[in-house]
Amino acid sequence: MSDLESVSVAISPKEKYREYLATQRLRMTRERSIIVEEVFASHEHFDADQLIQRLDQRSDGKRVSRSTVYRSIKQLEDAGLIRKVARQDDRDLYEHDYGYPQHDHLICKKCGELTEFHNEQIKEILETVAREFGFRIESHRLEAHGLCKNCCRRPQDRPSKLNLI
Amino acid sequence: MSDLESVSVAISPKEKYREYLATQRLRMTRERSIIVEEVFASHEHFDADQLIQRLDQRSDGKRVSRSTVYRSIKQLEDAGLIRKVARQDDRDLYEHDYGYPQHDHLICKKCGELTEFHNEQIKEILETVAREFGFRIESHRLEAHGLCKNCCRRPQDRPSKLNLI
DNA sequence: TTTCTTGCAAACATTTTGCAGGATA
DNA sequence: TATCCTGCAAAATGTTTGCAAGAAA
Repeated sequence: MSDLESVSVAISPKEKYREYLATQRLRMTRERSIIVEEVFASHEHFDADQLIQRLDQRSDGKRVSRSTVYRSIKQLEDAGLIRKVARQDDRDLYEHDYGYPQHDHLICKKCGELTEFHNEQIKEILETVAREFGFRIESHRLEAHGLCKNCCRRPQDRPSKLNLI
Repeated sequence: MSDLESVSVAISPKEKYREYLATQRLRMTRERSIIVEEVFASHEHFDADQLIQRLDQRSDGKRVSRSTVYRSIKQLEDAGLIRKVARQDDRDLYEHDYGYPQHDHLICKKCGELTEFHNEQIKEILETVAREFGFRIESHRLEAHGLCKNCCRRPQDRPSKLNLI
């Protein structure tokens, strides 16, 4: 089960989902239950297709159709349980939002590795900036793109025309 | 004040494009010329479709096909002339990169307004974080989502089902 | 003349939707 | 029972690509 370290979670993701559904007069079905469990069974980032595959590989025969997965992902997003991290290979990538502390990402353009980090100052700076524009921030997304530690170490990748600034 | 940061543009976007094409042994064609001119004719953010429409509306009959626009957008990106800002309505949004200082965006979730801002500290913080992970940053993208000044002023938008957790 | 480009239409990939039968409160 | 939900297949959408004709070097 997922480790509830940094943020104290009052109720499980599934319960939170159920609450959301209730506010919308929607139902907690077998399929939605399977999906929310599968989504929170691992803390990896995922896209729709990966989730569908994970569900297909289940040995318990609890399959869910592609359409339903897409429909549920949207609901989980609306419910604040997951959120889009980035786009990768033309797909939306999601991660857990509920029960997980705010963080941002370093994204390696070569190997695609996602490194999470957290920095309080960024939020503070954003608040200051937003105040100036009368903007009310609800969330933010920060991605730094470049080369991860591993991919930095390959001299043959960089052609000779280095940017000597 | 050292002006090396605030981008002094030596050559025009079109010349810069030509340079890039040369390094790739590609040609500056009539179509590419039209596109780069149109892209830099206004400083608005744009997506592929908007650019195509702008080109279609030209009275001088300088039409360019959809495929060529897509192909050129990719090249302009590779050439460092434009870059993706965000996704909006399932489309990639682009903005000028060449000759324009680094900045980030406040994005209104209601009206879609994009507000640009610049803050030096963010870059510094990112550098510090990256150092810690041995990551080499080449660029970053920061979007704050929420409500712009105008859209903040409408109390009737928020339904009563507030998150009371 | 050789290679690169274009426009077109068809192909693609992801995501959405209409609908009929099935499930839930 | 009155909705709501699902799976399917078809549709929609944004983007890419193969190809034959045309243009640039």
